[in-house]
Amino acid sequence: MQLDKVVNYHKALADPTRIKILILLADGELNGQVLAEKLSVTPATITHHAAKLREASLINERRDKNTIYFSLNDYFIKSNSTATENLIYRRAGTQGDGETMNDERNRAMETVVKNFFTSEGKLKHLPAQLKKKLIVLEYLVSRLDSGRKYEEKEINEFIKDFHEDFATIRREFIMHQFMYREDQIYEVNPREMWVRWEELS
Amino acid sequence: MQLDKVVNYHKALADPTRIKILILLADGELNGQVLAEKLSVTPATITHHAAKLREASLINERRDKNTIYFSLNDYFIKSNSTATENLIYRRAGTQGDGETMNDERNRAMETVVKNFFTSEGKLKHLPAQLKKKLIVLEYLVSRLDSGRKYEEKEINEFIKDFHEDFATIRREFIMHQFMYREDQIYEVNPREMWVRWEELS
DNA sequence: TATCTAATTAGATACTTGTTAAATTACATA
DNA sequence: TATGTAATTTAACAAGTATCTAATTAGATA
Repeated sequence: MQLDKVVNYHKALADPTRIKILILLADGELNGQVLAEKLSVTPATITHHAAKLREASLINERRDKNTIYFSLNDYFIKSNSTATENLIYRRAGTQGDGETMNDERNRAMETVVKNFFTSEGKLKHLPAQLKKKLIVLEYLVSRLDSGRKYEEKEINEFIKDFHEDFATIRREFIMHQFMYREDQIYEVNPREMWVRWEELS
Repeated sequence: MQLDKVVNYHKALADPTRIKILILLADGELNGQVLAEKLSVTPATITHHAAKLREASLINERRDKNTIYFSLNDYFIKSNSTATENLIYRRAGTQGDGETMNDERNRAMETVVKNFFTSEGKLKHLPAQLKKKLIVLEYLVSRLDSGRKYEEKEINEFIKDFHEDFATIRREFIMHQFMYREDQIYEVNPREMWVRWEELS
């Protein structure tokens, strides 16, 4: 049944060690022992996780003499969760494997920024169109440190540099998952949680 | 750290009861007792799962008197895993909440089919361009029963009705996750596992 | 064949998690 | 205030799973 496959797919990705394996494999194929060493676990543990990743069609295996090399199943990863895909691929080198996408992003970003920001870098107003609004929000939030925690006051000050209506924009940050709030403390969400305009319509 | 959030997101979706909750909520908001009744679990179980879904920002809650109504957090779902999103939304009524997307799909599908199939319904050749190839493959595989198991011979016969090179096309079915093979038995994958052309570039 | 290496299996342990029954809390209303 | 309803919390249990050690298998090579 269909439900099981979806659940199993998410189960496969619901473990930190397995995600780390995928991240490592994004740089190229590796064998079990090397993976074990890099992750500070035993080879038996790698075998265990490899089985789960294989069942979910997330990796391939290639045997050369005694050694089995694991690699990502690109086809599958690409067809699923952009979230995870981004986490995995973003770290892999700086060479442009996603050039076309990034070109499109950059062009759209430039255009929107040119139209909605003044030459002094102030935001004229939030675009009404959702796609453009998301671009503006992404542009703004990219200027925050992704590691640290902010107090609400700090976020307000940051936004006020661009526009006076900090309350609305702060709310949009949360609503579109650019930021995360807990006990009045704000934090930038990982990029793969951002609502991205490319995915709308 | 970023890794935890991704893992937690997948953990939230790695349970059949929680997926069923999301599927039910796709039809509209529901309160805890109704969910419990529909899923044959106790209210306590719903509370437990609701907490996990809330932590992953997958649902919202609204209180009206004593009753708490749960609903999908559309923003978040849309920004993540098309896989899960499709599973959840496909069942929700037949009213067109995703009309624009479907229109685009249908138009692209029609165009490609018109160009690559003869008037007798034979496939001229597999498109070289990936996007178009995926459309052709999707068109073909849609004509298979999604529930049943096929022997390799049956798949070959099915494909031969469209094109003589069944081996290549059968391999493409597997490679792009339209089908799944185990012990020479073939099965159509759930749609959310298909590599979909909309997601490329 | 004997030996070496990489991977897997089997069994054990500790931790996590899905579920329930029972008690408790939060609201609303008669 | 007393009663009723919906949700939550708590404690317990069963099932699942991540990890390890030790033993075993598969394959290559001297």
